[in-house]
Amino acid sequence: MKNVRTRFAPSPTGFVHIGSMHNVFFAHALAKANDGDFILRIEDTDRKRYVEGAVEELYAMLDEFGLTPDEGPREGGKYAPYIQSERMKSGIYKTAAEELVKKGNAYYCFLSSNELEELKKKPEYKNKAFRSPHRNLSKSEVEARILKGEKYVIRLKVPENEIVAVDDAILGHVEWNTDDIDDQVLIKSDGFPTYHLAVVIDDHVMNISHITRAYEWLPSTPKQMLLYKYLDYDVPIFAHGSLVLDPDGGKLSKRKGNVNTRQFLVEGYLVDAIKNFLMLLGWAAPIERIHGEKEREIFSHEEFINMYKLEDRQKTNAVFDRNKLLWFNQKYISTMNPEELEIVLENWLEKYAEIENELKDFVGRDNALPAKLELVKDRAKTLLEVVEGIQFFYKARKDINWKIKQVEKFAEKLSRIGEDVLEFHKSLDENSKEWAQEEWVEGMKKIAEKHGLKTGDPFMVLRIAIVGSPFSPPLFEALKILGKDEILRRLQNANYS
RNA sequence: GGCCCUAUCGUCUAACGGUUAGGACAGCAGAUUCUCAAUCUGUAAAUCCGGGUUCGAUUCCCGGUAGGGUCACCA
Repeated sequence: MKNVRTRFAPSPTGFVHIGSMHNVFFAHALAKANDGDFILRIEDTDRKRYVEGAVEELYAMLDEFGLTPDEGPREGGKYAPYIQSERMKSGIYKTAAEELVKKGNAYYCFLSSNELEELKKKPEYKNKAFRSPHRNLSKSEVEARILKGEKYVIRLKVPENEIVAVDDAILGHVEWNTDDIDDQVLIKSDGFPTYHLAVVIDDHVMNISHITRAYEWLPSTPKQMLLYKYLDYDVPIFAHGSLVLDPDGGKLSKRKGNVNTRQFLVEGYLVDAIKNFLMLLGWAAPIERIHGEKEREIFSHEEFINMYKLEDRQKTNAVFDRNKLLWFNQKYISTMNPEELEIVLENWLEKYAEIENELKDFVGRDNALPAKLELVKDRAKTLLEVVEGIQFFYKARKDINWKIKQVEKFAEKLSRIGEDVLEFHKSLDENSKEWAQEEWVEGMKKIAEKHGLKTGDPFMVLRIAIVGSPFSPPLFEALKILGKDEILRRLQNANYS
């Protein structure tokens, strides 16, 4: 079998859409599952859309997700350059287009964009494949116009009433009638090739074996099939993967929530969790299933690569369910041991976290972090929640709000309960690490009885005084870590009003 | 609107002609608990509709419907 070579060919628009990430992830897996190569090629033939730093961002995300290319603008390779605007300098696209003109499969079109617009408004152009009036200009007229310096594009000369087909590795056999296909522009008036021409030539030259892309590209496939035929290239294997849809319908888009891969990292999602979530969108692990038995859904990147086959891809588009992503994230956080989580967390603080610098420093410099992480790792859904869960260790809240429903039933007794709680903690051993939970619970229960409260009530007063919130990790463990001095300080400073 | 793709619980999916249509997320209920969670247990929930083919269709074929993609000198 031919070497498997897949590629990711994005245009440098500045950020990596999570939908692209979904696609790249599969493209990379296909190569790696077959001992092949994964190539990055930048499609920047539209100069208007180029964004500074876009390639760096692409690499940042690819590296973070373990999808580092084997060949690309950074790593080089035998088919360099890997940036289309640089490839263009050799004139390969223009030469190929002119060749097509010579063979009668393409033609010069001198329509200005205004003329084109006017033309397309006419009823006879409505719902019909575009055919330029210049399609059959005589050779001498073409030469004369070019000589006069008229601007032109080169268009594909789509034949009449022929069937073009692709045997897609995921979708199967799909065919079109050429009467429905536009005379696509191949070379723009600025001399740059369009995507359709460039992608066919580059994929051919770079020996790409599988064109894996999202399903939105399917309609452009017949134009490219025609090019393969006229350019006399072997057709690679096409595989159009399902799309990731927004819960509200339509493609995932910025308007309806975050789609920037980096932003997911900023929000505290783990790379492994995101990958696990993405791999299960449009693909299911081909594992043996026993009727009624729970199935495994947690897979490592490596397992995924080892199991991945194109034939297991789903044809149906999948909806991006943020809840399930959150579930994966929580699962990954809770499965790590505190030491592993510490490493992940510190990396996050350094590279992605957008939180107060002070808090970042506190957590980053804390060498007793694992014990604290142990308390919150089973309850946090994101790294951000991890930090939020432990931030009270570092800083007492000054503006505690006591007018909340958790304590309103005994609001008038608050300060007296607070005093008792303070006295009780004063009586405990100096070394908080020596405290015994039963003894501590007993003491707190006595305070409840004394004031005619429910057992949980004094705990709540203590919790709010210490944490500043009615929600906290397990209190007793937290207190042991915080230490007696700090506990007493916070209880003394609690302003019960 | 033209062309094309798709169709199993709300969502992600399993089933590759024969299952009480399975699992997971979300939901709901219960257990547990010093809070919020987490956890555990249970529960409800689907083969889009209509025709064929077949002893038998979620599965194959046709039609409808619905959803999606795409119709640039953008990729």
